[in-house]
Amino acid sequence: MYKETVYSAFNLLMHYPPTSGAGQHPQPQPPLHKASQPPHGVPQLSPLYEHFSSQHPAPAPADISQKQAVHRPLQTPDLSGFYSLTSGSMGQLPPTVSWPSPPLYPLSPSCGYRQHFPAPTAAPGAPYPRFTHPSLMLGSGVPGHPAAIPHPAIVPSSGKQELQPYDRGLKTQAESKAEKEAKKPTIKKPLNAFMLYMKEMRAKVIAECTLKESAAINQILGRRWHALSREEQAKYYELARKERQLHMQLYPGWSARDNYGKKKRRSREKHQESTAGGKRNAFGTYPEKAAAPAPFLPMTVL
DNA sequence: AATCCTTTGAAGATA
DNA sequence: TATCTTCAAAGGATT
Repeated sequence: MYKETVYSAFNLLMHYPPTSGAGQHPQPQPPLHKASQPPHGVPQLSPLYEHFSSQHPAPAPADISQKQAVHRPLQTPDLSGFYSLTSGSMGQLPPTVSWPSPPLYPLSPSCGYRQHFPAPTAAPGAPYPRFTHPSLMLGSGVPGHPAAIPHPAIVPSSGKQELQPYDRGLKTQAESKAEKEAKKPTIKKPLNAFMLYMKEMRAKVIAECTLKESAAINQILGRRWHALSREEQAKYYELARKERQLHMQLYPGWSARDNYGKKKRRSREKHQESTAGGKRNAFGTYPEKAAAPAPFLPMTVL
């Protein structure tokens, strides 16, 4: 029963053709998964995923149209123009533009600052690193089912907002409600294309660059992301689209609003100060911050 | 222990 | 509608 539910959710999602409409899907659509070895760097879906999508025929499209009537239409970027992926921060820049600033973390050439990233040099025939994002694998659970393996988007509440014992007697109805809310497991946002890419490539970057600090690794990954061809990026956008669809199926009532403002920021004023001048540039960084000189460290340190 | 740092993209909030 | 803000992951650094 549980399995069937999970499988059908997978099946449902995996067989939906991209919704029609301009700017919703890169054209031509790259084949998402093939039985034979994909080239290095191409995400691969789990065998279970492939198995169940082959076992179960595509559902009637009527179901999804109902879903999409409820939810905001998906917004997979149009990849027809390399830098017009979204209407957001990346838009309208020519692909030849150089990076606006040196990284805050000094990077060795092999780790990619202003470098071209060649295909990774794995030995021929070496096993391709499988795409392992857990929510695209069988671990996804069904909320409310006792035997369900929790979907990775669900994390138990930390209970941080729980009242101290001496407060308990004074709890109002609103407080009880807040406590109840706090105890509810948090459903996290589905991962976007870049997050999926990061998850996939992080280990490789750590191995190549012998770095551990996530902020530095993320800088490298951000630059590698820009260095990807649009076809390569399209694979991750497609995976992200499926992530969102799966998330939508598993948590129909969920909205990003549910988690909005839940993470505490140390101080918004400080953040705004550090980003004075306000708007993020096309690279998602803040002009003042980006202009700051990078601290020098000899390459040998890396 | 909690938050920051750093990245991009999606989506909510606000002007 | 355009712009700004928050949050997804990660783990060492900082508070």
